[in-house]
Amino acid sequence: MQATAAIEALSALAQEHRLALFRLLVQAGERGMAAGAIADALGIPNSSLSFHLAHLNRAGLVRQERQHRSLIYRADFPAMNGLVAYLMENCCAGAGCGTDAGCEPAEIERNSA
Amino acid sequence: MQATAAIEALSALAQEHRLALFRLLVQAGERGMAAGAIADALGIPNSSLSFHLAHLNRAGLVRQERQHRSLIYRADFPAMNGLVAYLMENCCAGAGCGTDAGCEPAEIERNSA
DNA sequence: AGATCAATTCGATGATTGTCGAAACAAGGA
DNA sequence: TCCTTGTTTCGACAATCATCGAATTGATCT
Repeated sequence: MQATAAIEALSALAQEHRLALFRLLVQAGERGMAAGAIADALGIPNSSLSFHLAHLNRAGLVRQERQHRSLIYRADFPAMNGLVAYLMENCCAGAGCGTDAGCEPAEIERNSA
Repeated sequence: MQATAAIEALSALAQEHRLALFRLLVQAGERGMAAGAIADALGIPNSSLSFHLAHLNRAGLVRQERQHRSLIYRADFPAMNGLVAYLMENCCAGAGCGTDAGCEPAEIERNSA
């Protein structure tokens, strides 16, 4: 990961609504959520949400996939793990710190609910 | 960790100079670095650096300690680990993701160089 | 006390960001 | 084709942020 990509990702997360949004997608896991459902859950107008989704998408933290009329958004776990790895690079002057633990979404059945 | 604290920490890291600064301190580990040495390493004016250090300090990501005439700054690893834990809370709908790996600074002798 | 060094605060400026209604766009259904 | 639904883009405004020289504070030595 490069510095500019890390800054993009961090500034994407450094905002009340986007942070809540990302954590919502983390908890939704592989199932993901439609844009409308997210706006509903967070209680913000569609246009505002769209702005934030685009921000997270541009930063590479979420992926989108069309499903019928809805756009399903999912957290991008590899990107998140890469960000954490970048932050902790050469942690503690090379002393073996367990910073390489990742988070892989449990392959839950998609489109189940 | 609370949402506001997480946002403080993330927005503190979401800036070119502060990100480089934090990573510098992560790599310095328990030894830490004096403000002047940091300004030197990053090549930014003292007043600008002080602004950024205060930002990271306010966010709880660094700690400062006076040593003779200098102020030594160190990365706060527990705070960083707490932030990552918050981001990945309830990851993947509770499926066991290894997100609790922390980074503990190896107790290197202080003031060695 | 006076001198010196390290670091922070002040102040003004230019740039970026978040918000949200209205309008536009995309994809299906009748 | 017309209509409906889900989502994004546009536009304008207020608010926040980064920068850096100059002045200030705090600590140490003689």
